Amino acid sequence: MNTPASPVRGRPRTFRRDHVVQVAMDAYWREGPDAVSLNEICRRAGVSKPGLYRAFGGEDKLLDAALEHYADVVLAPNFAAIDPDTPLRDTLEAIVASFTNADRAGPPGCLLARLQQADGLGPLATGRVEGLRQHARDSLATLIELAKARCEVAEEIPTEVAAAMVDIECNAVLLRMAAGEDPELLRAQARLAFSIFH
Amino acid sequence: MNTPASPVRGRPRTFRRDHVVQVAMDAYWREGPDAVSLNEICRRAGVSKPGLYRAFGGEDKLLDAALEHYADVVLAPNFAAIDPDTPLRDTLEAIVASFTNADRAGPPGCLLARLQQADGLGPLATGRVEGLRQHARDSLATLIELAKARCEVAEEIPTEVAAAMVDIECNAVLLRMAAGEDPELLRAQARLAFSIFH
DNA sequence: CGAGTTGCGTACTGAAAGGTACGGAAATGC
DNA sequence: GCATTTCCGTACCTTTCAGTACGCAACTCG
Repeated sequence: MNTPASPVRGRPRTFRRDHVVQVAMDAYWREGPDAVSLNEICRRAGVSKPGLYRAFGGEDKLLDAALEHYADVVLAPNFAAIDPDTPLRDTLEAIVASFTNADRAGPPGCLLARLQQADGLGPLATGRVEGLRQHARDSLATLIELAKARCEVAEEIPTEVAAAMVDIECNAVLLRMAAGEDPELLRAQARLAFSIFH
Repeated sequence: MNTPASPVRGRPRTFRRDHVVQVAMDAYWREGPDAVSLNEICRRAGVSKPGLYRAFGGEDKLLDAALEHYADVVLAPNFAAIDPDTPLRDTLEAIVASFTNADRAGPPGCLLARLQQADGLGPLATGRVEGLRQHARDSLATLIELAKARCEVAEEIPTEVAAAMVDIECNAVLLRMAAGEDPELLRAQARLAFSIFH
């Protein structure tokens, strides 16, 4: 995907696209998309604004690229770390523990959770948020189905309701973490909410 | 507090402060404080900007006044409608039903919930948000203590953890309602979360 | 009718937002 | 060296933001 044909002619490129993506992801993650301007991202990345526009094409595209990168380097490993065979409550406990761990890599909270709350995002970012959100709920639904088969979740609870509940609870924890709320209380509160399982 | 000495001298006042407060409350409630500018509020209220500045003194003061009004006309009646003697689950069910009712007065969601998510608010608004938030948690804690006495809540659950859980769940529902999520699913999900009681 | 008092809105300010026109810089090919 | 190709950043645009200077309008008092 990189250096599509190694164009040896012309001035060599010095614009480091991936570096800008990382800076943008960190900024949006840490402060939210409404609180960070393109000018500010240019300043932090040490890049000129036309350069950024040439590489991405606008605010929506940049945010979309940042979110894509976030999905690759943060979300995917998190999902991959889930073992479908461990008890659901332990899995949820581990997830919340990771969310509320102060030594976790990156800023507290979650870029995706922030973007779900923001409005006026632009079509690309909106679409990607919707996709990732749906993917998360589907994954949770699968997990819950498996837990149902192990009798850890009552049969009469609709899977998608349980998935929505876990999703909403996790998002709330992440938003509160980003807002600086007490991690201990958040963890205890989540444990209580998830005590409906098993 | 109004018309402190009825100053009959000079040009009579035409600036309707309470009208502006109502317009501002509605705008902040509906779209969030980051999405509404002072210019926009002036436009909607049919008021000049210097007039607004004379009446309030700045963005922070206006938001604070809007939030105070919200606490008076929305939050207080909601709290007053709670009967401490009805079972906790029924109370929570009724609260969530009200939150997710499409025919409810005012925009969906909650101004206070929005402000808790926003950042860069200004000292006055921040202080009032903190106070209202604390008041909500205290009220919930009282409710839960009463429910404990009626054996509807397990003794080993710390009251403040349960209060935080209910508070966070309610806020999440309100935020999702503001975001346009399916009320039916939100209601079912909340009912599931609150099934830990009794 | 002035003179005094009070309230009001037009028209401005500087800063910052997203976005772009345009000419110079740095390489290859001849 | 010179043309060609490619990329880069200074300097600008328009719009909108929060906030204000200043003069006019509308009333009471004498």
